[in-house]
Amino acid sequence: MGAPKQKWTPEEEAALKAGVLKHGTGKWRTILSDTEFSLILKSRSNVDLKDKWRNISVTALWGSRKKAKLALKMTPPATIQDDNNTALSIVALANDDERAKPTSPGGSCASKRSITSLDKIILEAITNLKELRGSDRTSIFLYIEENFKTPPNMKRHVAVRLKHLSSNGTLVKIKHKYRFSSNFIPVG
Amino acid sequence: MGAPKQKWTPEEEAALKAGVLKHGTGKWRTILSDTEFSLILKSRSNVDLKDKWRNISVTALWGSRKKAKLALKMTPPATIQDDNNTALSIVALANDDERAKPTSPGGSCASKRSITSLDKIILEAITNLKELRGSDRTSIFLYIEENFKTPPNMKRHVAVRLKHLSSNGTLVKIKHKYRFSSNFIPVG
DNA sequence: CGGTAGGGATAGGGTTCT
DNA sequence: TAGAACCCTATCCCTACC
Repeated sequence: MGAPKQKWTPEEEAALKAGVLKHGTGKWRTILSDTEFSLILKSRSNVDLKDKWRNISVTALWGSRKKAKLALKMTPPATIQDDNNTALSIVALANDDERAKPTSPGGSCASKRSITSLDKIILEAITNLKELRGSDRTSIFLYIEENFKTPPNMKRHVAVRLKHLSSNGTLVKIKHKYRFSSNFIPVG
Repeated sequence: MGAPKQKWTPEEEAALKAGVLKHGTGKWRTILSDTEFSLILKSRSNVDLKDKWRNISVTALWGSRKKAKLALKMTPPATIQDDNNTALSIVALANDDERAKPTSPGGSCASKRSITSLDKIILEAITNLKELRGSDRTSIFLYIEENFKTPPNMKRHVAVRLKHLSSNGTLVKIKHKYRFSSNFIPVG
């Protein structure tokens, strides 16, 4: 009677990903209004976009929302305070794109939102690199470059964010005995 | 980084309620500045207060803003003209308070506001009782007594307001063939 | 400019369907 | 029975209007 569960097509999914790349996460209404995507996504609401993005994100990182919750519970007290899953997978998005590519490969909308996004990506990188003593700047950058479509001077951005994240206590910086570079470890 | 969603604690909610009781609705900045509440509400803005109060109010009456809107739409033309949600929940407010009670339990700010509140509650009662031909005074009063913490002589107040509401055309009074009591039906 | 009212968007928990 | 799609609503954001 209601809606028979409208499954997302690959085209729609690609449009959503491109939209997030262009406008950032959390700008669902904006993405929907963008003429570049509005046609493809015309049967979706802003809330649909949000929900789908959550599914994509969480799936990419943990396999499912349920597992994600469990994972979060298992993470001791001190953790990153901000929104848990959304942004980071901006990223995972480049992985599987040899199909629909709704134009504008490198979006240019990068204000504050993208910055906190980058923070999340960095956190993800460190997590996924799974190096017991944390990862250094170069490894982190290479991971990001490999998994995301990166804008021009991403390396510098990463450096800046790393400095910021360690000064505000989100990451701790560890100096090594036998190397010049420091490693970064999420607090908690 | 922005708090993902700062949920209201029972203490904060109690402070807000007490603040409204003391200063009235719409005096958000005043409430925030009152040293009696400023500490508890220090992480809230005047706008936050306004939003939370709206939420409390509407929830008490209709369950949610969405339902409130629907209910309003379904009520044909003639309706109550004044402020839609604000005041009334001064009432519902007594429901769950055996915890934090930030002093001044009985504020003395009652005049016109409380009166229109009661009118709304009456309307709600009739609506929720869902009796096809309207409800009589006794049913209405029992409904209110069951769903709100009622002051001493509420029964008389209800009677007075019913008379008023039917004389000003908000309700119509229907005399029944086989009963003495009349029923009241919202106009529209 | 500072404040409030109101519309509307988002975040996240919950629910239903497959 | 897990996971995708969808629902519910507290919270947050934006704009118009003093």
